[in-house]
Amino acid sequence: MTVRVRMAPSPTGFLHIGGVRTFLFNWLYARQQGGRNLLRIENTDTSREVAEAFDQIKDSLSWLGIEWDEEPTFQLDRIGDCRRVAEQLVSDGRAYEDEGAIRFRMPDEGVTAWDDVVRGRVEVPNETIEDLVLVRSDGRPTYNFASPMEDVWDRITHVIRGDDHISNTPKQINIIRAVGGDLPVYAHVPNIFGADGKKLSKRHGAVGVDEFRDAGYLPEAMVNFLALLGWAPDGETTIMSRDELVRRFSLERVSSSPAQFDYAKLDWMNGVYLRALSTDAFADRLVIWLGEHGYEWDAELVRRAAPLVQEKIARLGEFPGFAGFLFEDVDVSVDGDAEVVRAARDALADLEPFTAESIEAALRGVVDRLGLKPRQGFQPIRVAVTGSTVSPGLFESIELLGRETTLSRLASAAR
RNA sequence: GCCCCCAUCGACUAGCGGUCCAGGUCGCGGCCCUUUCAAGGCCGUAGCGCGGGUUCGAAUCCCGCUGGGGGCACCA
Repeated sequence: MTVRVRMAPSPTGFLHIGGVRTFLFNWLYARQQGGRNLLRIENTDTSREVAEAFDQIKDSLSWLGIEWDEEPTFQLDRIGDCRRVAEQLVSDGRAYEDEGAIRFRMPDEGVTAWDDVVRGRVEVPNETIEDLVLVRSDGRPTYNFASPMEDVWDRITHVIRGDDHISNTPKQINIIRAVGGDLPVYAHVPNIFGADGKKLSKRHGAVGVDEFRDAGYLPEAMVNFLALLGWAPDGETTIMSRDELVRRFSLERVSSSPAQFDYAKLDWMNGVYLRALSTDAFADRLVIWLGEHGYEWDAELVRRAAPLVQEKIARLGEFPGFAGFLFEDVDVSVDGDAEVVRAARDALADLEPFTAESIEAALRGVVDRLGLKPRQGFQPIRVAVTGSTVSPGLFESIELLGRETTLSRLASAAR
């Protein structure tokens, strides 16, 4: 039996990072087992929002490399099938009409139980399960009817979803049994919390996949980080390639307690991935990111600047703030430190060649002559040239900036 | 209110009765390197929620408490 799992977002908006983590687990499991991962949209109407959300969902998943293996399906398309099944259940005496709706007759005695891959055995007394509405009086099936039916029709073998569905599971199991379907294996993974221990939401920071993308996180870093939220292959390994994740993932090792989303650790991990890139690959990512975010900066200069910042930023989105002085004017003055800035200008005015190496020698000479410590001497120059006390390497920056711009900035800052 | 679930450093976790006076990673602190910021190196900080059992022995098993979470819809 080949493994078949599914990702079932509702098209209500952007893809939430917590939900994506669950989808990632589905994908990892499917890939590892040589199975298939389906995308099913749990919609109940055809509004334009649905179409837009659907596109957004696909974009986000694609960006992360979470693939789906068959044509996406829509719950809406199977409303008719659901209704037919409901009517059949009525004639079988398993369901009944109730004020225009169709209700499923839940068993009154005993327990409904399953062996949850992450929770262990879960048992629910049937007396606590109310008769469930299958089809509303307006003819639309409810989620708790449509979802298990689709699992049956799609021959889903493993339902990997958020643990907020645990209480739905006994209902769905009873429905599947009533229609004679095969029960899937259930794996309920815990939700992700924000730093305050509450369900991750907007006020904790970024939660939509798009927001992380816009901030300049790498998809491979996101995947690595997400995989480690509630799962670990052992106690040591933290950086893992996509292939290694696929190879080592196991549902049994998914933790049953919820994890907090740690933005600081994500930043660290993204930095690790950024630094691991070759300088060319890093430059490619920078150019693409800048292009996608409205920066019309000279790509060649971006590429030359890339090596200067690769070790210094944790997110691509930090590049403009960090190296923007190479592309845009700066306007600062260095009141108390005009002397060293003027001297620097003089030293660089006719310097040949105008390279980082010679620039360094020249500026060190200036600083020495004035009897300044490197730190004292270089900082005003840095501010004059880059407009900031924090920047990439001074000498390399000056080389990239070029003599003309450098001289004019030094002059105007010392004025 | 009623059900159900969860509980190891600030965070993510390893641990599945002795090899743990609890290990790794992030964070945090210190030192080194250093033109800033990073990166890197070294050192350090900090935890088994509480109380009872079981056992020769418990972070590991059981019970209670506390704390947190989720569910109880003609929402998904």
